[in-house]
Amino acid sequence: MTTIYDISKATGFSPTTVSKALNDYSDVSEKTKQIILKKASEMGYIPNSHARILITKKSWTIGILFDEKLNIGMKHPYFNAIIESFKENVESRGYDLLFISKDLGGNRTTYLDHCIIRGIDGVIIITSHPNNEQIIELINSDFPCVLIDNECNRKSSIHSDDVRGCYLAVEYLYSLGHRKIAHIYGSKDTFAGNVRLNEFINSLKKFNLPKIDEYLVDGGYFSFDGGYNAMKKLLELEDLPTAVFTAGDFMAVGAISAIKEKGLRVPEDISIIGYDDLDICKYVTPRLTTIKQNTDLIGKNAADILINEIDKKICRTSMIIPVELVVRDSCKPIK
Amino acid sequence: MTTIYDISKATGFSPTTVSKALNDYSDVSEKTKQIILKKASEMGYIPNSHARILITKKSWTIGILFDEKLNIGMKHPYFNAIIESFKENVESRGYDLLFISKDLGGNRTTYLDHCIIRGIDGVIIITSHPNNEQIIELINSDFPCVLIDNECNRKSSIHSDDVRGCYLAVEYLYSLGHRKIAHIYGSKDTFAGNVRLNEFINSLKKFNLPKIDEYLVDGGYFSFDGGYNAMKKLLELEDLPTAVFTAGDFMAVGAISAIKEKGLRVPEDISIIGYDDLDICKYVTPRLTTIKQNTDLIGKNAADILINEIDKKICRTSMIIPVELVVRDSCKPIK
DNA sequence: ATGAAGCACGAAATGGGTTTCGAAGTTTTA
DNA sequence: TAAAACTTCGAAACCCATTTCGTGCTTCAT
Repeated sequence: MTTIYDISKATGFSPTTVSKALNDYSDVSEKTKQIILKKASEMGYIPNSHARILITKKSWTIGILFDEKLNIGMKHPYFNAIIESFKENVESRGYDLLFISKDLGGNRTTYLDHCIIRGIDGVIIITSHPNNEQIIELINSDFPCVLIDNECNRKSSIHSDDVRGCYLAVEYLYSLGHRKIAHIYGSKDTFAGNVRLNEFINSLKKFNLPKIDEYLVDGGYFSFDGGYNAMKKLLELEDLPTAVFTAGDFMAVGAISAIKEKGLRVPEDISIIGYDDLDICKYVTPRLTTIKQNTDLIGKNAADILINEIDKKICRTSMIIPVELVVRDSCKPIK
Repeated sequence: MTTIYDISKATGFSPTTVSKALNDYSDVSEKTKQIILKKASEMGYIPNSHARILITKKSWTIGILFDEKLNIGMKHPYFNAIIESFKENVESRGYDLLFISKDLGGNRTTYLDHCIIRGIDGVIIITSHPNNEQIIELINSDFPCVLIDNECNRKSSIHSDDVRGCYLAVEYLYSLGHRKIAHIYGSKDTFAGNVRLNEFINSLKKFNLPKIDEYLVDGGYFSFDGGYNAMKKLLELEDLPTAVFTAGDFMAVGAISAIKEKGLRVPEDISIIGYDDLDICKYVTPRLTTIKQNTDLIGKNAADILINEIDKKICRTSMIIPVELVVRDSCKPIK
């Protein structure tokens, strides 16, 4: 490995001057710069980031703390879309992305310790269970953070406009003539599950629809099976709903499967509307009508927020991203 | 930030002894160790990994070089499954995962430079186009690498048993009575596309089936659209195939869509068999019969291979992972 | 001619650890 | 009781880059 000392010896200039030339300082003559740069290139000089980070305190690394309940990790199609967008944006601004896990070098460390040990500049927190002790510790620290799909008065956060999303779903079903609308909600210990359940109920009110407790079913952690099982419960009811709004697309697909299994049809007998707009919506039969969360924008803005915070330009930001209704084939006017 | 020098002052022992106590050296008395460890914990000491890496040359970081043609990055359901499995396994062994992008701190760097600058211990290469100049540079270096879904005589590699996978697909279709079997292949400038095309042809021979050139269609980079367009070409043929083997599940779903659009049915009119066993197979209609690639095993073994190489236990490994036929609803005996 | 200003460069401190080797002090052995 | 063998500890070198501050030299204005 070539170091600035090697270049120093080779050119006769001091390591100081070499460093300055490499960093384009103005107090090095153009001639000297050229000599040093040429020699550095000849010798295949590559800077050692750890030495630099040690003294500059800036690692050009952003941590990604990702922990979700389904235990499918990167396979999660909603979160990985956000991560992809975040990654692209953060990389284009010169940062590298490092996964923050709990163990490092075999020793037990907390998330916060891990961030400090690695000297990362900031961290994006993507988690469905923000009540985790270690995450709370991180949020309460003064480490630059941005929370995805959560709210918190100590840290920056970004999430979709679920108020409007739920309203759009109910409005659409209402406009198709549906009055008996059920909701398969995401687990109440997730932020999204909670908010969407509340906003579903609020939206019902706006259309003067009654809140019927049996039409509110827990679909767990947004999984296919959760939606399937929840739908089965709904199908046992005497008075079936004519439409079901699920808090996530996977649950919607599961619900459709339960409905088909019962011998009913979607959307002829029951309309289904999902939430997320995962790729899968286009491939299932019927193609799923849903509320689209703009993962590109969420990821991009999360990057902006975090980097602004790292650069001390902005202290804290709360951002809400628009959603939209995507009409496909899983909803139909009531007969 | 507490340093070993702070602990040194607070306890009266030299920084050397503090460092040794923290690292459990045997030439520090038990009593001294206890005093130092206690004080370190009191003072909230957290080691600085950059200082340590600078001298030990071991960063406990593994790079992930991920570059695929569809430009969907982490959203790619096959690659992200491998990454997830790889991630879990390297993390459990104390390594952190860092994405290797091309730009670092705003300066243009190659993949290899990036790896060296960051001082990572090894890198996993997941790419659909291994002929990229920068990737070749990396492969030709002596940096510890493991290639996913590729083969190379200079570096370790791991991929599925495509020879058997293609045979299984053809055998299954043959056993259902199909004799006119088409293949939608993945782009020839991908490893998987190439191998599967060749092995499809080889498998035909094994069953004494003729190779018909019109039945071999390029499906591009394994996308839905690629499969859709390729299938459209097949459907223009006078003598339609009774079964189609696609080199990837996405292409299979696209193909099904084209068949339906034409007014034909799957599997009644045309049987379709995919490759990969993505989650989506379970959710499309008809549920997709496919060849399952074991992403868990690929990721896990890639981790083992790479870490063994980093630890200098093994120089180079080529590994092939078994595949299996997963029968669902998209194939049917010929009428 | 002289003091001031500007330019080009380098010595040395800094960041936070690890590791080698030597030196005391203590215990064991002959 | 002297020599040998352990224990326990620390000085100092090292890893590789950055940055402050000072120095010598040249150029300019007076």
